[in-house]
Amino acid sequence: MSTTIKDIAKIARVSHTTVSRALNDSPLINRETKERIKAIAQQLNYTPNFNAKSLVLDRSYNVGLFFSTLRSGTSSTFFYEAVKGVNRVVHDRYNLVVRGIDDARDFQQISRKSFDGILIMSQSAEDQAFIRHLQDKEIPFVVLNRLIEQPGVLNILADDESGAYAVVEHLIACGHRKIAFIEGKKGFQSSLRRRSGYERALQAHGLTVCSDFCEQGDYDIESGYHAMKRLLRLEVRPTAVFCSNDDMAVGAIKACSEQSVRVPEELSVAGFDDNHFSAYLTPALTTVKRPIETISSEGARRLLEAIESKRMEPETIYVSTELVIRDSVQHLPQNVI
Amino acid sequence: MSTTIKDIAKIARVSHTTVSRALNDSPLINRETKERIKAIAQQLNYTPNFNAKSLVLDRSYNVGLFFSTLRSGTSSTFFYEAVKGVNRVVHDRYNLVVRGIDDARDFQQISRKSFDGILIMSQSAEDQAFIRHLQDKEIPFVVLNRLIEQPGVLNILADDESGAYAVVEHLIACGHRKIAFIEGKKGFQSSLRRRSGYERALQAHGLTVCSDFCEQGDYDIESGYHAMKRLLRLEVRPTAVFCSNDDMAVGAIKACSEQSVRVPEELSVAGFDDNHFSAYLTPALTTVKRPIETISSEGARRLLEAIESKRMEPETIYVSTELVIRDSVQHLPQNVI
DNA sequence: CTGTTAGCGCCTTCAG
DNA sequence: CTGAAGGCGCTAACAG
Repeated sequence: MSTTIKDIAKIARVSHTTVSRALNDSPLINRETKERIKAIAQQLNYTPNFNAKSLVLDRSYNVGLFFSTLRSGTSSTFFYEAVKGVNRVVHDRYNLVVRGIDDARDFQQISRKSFDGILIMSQSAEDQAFIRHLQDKEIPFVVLNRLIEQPGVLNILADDESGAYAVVEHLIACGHRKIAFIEGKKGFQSSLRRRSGYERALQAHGLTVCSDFCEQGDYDIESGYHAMKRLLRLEVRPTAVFCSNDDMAVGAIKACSEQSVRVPEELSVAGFDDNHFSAYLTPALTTVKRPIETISSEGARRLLEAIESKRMEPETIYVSTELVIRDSVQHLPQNVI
Repeated sequence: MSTTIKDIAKIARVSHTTVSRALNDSPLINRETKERIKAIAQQLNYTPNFNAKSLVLDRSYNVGLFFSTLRSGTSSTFFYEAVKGVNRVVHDRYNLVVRGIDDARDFQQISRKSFDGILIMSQSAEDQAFIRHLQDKEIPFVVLNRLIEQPGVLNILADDESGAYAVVEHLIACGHRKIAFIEGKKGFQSSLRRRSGYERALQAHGLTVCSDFCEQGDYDIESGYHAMKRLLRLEVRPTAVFCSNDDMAVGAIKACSEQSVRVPEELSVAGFDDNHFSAYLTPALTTVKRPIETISSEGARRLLEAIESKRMEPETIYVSTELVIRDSVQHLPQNVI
């Protein structure tokens, strides 16, 4: 059996309450006895039983990081950055529990008792039921990555739309007029926002959105590959393609190279996210940097604040994206325009 | 206040003991009262307090997945696959808590009470202190990915060495004799094993290991890039390079393309891991498939088994790797040999 | 400053 | 089959 405060109490010849106070640095205790007790605890290799603490303090020391899904549509870079960002903040103070919302058989399990707070890395509106559950249970939470319409929630996300707008505008500035689009996963809000950035940019420059040029993808490499293959079969081909994430851009470029379509000489390709590897592709990918790690750690920071102060400041925070110009987009030669 | 078994007891006009039995499907209870109680619980939206359960049952419902580090040397693909693999098994039954060993300020915190079991995704011998701690505390654990010399531990890993041997042999079979090597992160055991596979393959075919051809990397893309740049400055260049992981191969290929060295025509490049994106690079990467997800889920499965049966079968299990031949390695033309 | 007492929510003897 | 009593390890009043 592991040692408890009572064991320590016996040896120190005090009550277990005193031990508790000593170990928790209570002000209601004599410095000397405190140090004496701490020494004994150390020597006995004492570890507090967090379950007991949890029970009485009504805190679980668990912080959840829930993704819409852990199966598909979540790129590994995205996932890794998110966990890293949260972990940096949460650290030793809490257990970081990672899970996919779609494999929680029963939300009932997750309660105020089991999580002190939760970060939702939300991708789609399907998470709504889960969010409602957290509200019902009054579990402190913050929603990352997806805009939540309802008021009263702390919401941190990248400005997907203006990021997309910026790349597409860049494409246009490079002389492109036939610009295709490969969309993200159906139902994911980021897909919609990026699409709308694409469309708005075209329209702002007097270009029309052509449905032939819009292909559905799902954020996976494969889907970018297949979407691009379809685009390459078109009678009139686009001169540039905006892919809704870097993974799909990788697939798209692959499809090009298989058909000996040179990127960027014959076809420009842009992505979104600025994955770690994107600078190292050939050609290096022009893309939009989306600071997932920043979003995550900022979300974590605020969540912990809320947990500790017991109140949450609802707010919607946009973290800005940034156009990263590299080599996969080229100026159209004059004569082609 | 959330509802407890006592609340249910009052309404059902039974003792809380009976409620407990009903909710836990104890055999010592009448079917009808059981169903009646369950209905009431349902209706009251009852959620068990896991902290209380934990306290009395001496189980935390936490399973840890600890990486040597969450900072560098852990590729995002590797990380994602590992978490996915474990999550698939652990699921709802336990909380999956993810952490880096190097940011556990104090191992004391992690005890039998706080974790029912732990998976160590171990990269380097520096984890040894942590492993010893788990043994001291008698926490069930399994070590993934790195060979543990001491007996008595359940150890699941890929056969890095024979995987490396296989690619290098493939390089040799393609006529290459000047084969360079980019090593993984210093101190990581996988680095050493892959190196030794490389060296053994050369020796087995009468080739000598040349230190000029061995560059240190650290598993990051950048390091592959810089290592390759150094190799390209050599008087006599290699005709093939084996990179200790796919990420570094990406960097290496980038360095080549920057210097207009064509891969694979002028230089063959092979990787290790078979990352998700490797098939979609141009050229598609020849590499070695290392089944991280399988290792992880198998590890998780066995860990849960051990937790539930309260005994661990120590064993060392090698999961085999597999050579994946794609386009980044080419036969040397006869006249060049 | 310290000790006594009570109780967090649950499970487990032990009697009936 | 059901209930009463006790306790898991810890913190929080409340007295002294």
